[in-house]
Amino acid sequence: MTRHDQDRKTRILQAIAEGLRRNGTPPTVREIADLVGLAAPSAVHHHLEALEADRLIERESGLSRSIRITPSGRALLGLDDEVEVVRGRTPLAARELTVVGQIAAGGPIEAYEERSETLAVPEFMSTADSYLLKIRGDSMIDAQIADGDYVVIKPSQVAKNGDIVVAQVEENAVTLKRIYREGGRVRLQPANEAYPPMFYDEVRVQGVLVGVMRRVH
Amino acid sequence: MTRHDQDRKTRILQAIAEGLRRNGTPPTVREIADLVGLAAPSAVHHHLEALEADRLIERESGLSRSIRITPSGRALLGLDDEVEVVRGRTPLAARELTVVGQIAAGGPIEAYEERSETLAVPEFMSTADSYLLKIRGDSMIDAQIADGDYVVIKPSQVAKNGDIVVAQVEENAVTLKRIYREGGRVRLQPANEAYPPMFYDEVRVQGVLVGVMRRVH
DNA sequence: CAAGATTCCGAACAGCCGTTCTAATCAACC
DNA sequence: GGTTGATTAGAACGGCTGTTCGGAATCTTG
Repeated sequence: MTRHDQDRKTRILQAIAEGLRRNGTPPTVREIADLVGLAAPSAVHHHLEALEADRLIERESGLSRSIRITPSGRALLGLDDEVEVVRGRTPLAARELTVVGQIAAGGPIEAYEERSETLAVPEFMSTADSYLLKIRGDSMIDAQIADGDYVVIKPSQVAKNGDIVVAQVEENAVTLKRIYREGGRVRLQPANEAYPPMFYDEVRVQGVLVGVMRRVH
Repeated sequence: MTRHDQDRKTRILQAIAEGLRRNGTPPTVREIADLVGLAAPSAVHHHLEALEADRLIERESGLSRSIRITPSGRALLGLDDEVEVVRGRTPLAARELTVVGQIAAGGPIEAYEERSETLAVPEFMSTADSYLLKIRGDSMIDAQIADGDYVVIKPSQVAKNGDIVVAQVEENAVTLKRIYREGGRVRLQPANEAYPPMFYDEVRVQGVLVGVMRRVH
């Protein structure tokens, strides 16, 4: 891949973002050609295929104005800050995180899902590689984590005693509990008197809790 | 304007919003026809003209997928936040809110401070005029609101029974409690058995709780 | 029930859109 | 200077899209 191509591709990505911002709708192939100074829609089409292969955009084949910019593409353009520019304010200390699934606080029931929902999360309670889980059940209620809450998880294989962690206890079964090492085994402790602690010889810690968000209806 | 027409028009407006949310791009006339159960694009076209005359949508004549929902249209659908969040078109679905002070969940101790701290708050759990309060005390612990939590408050003078509200009970004294109207007076109910309810002849509701954010250390 | 308005269908048309194919142009390299 | 690969232009296609028009179906009104 040559240097020239790289620039053109970035320029096209910018043009898509610009068209989106201006018209509220993605531009057509020919509109992109106008924006970047290309005469043929086929040339744009060529670059669009490359952009899609790089997972910077997504398209529905044959459908007009179906280009979407992926989170990766948005990150590459660095327009996660665009809101501030438009509104002329200080940067928003937030980042877009993906809700990777629901997790059962009650028992090890559910694992990751295939979803693409994302939410903006304040920077002060997340890191760039954090992800979100939606809580099901009330086994962590005494830790002030309720059913329906979103929890911010920071990926980590290590945890301190007493940390609330996402622990994989079986194949495809993860749960959110406080973790304690006792003797040669591990205790996963719910924060609800109605639920007993669970003991395992070995658990795999996937991440630690760094934040909680709740929407009240 | 007949009743039938009104319903169909609202349904079409919903279909546009739904298409926007699902595909990130406005639907075509024929896609709308499918969504609302019409067989002819001309029928949809007729309603679109009416919607545009009502300033609920805007279009670029002849341009495909150029329908935009105006603020009026969004207000009519009651989805001021949702569409933009989910389709991910806006760079970050967050807004900067000001932490106006600490509020004592334990008792009516503290009022507003002069501070300028701001935090980014996810759009899905806030409105543009919301503000933040930092919780002190544990009187709302059974509502899963802990000491140190940030609560998102939507300014409002009205509240439903059982809502968690910011209530001004004296000059310069506000508190966060559940509110109940009983007979001719008002009960402010902590969510902690260690604290008794408080009764007032009159309280001024300043806002209702719409979100909770917690940073775990 | 009759008349009129509203709403919808079906068809058609012109233009737009994504896509494909071939050929021309360009840059880098041996 | 020739070869190779990437980039673009140009043309063409089939399908999609917005729009228009006439007429049928449905509802409203008196």
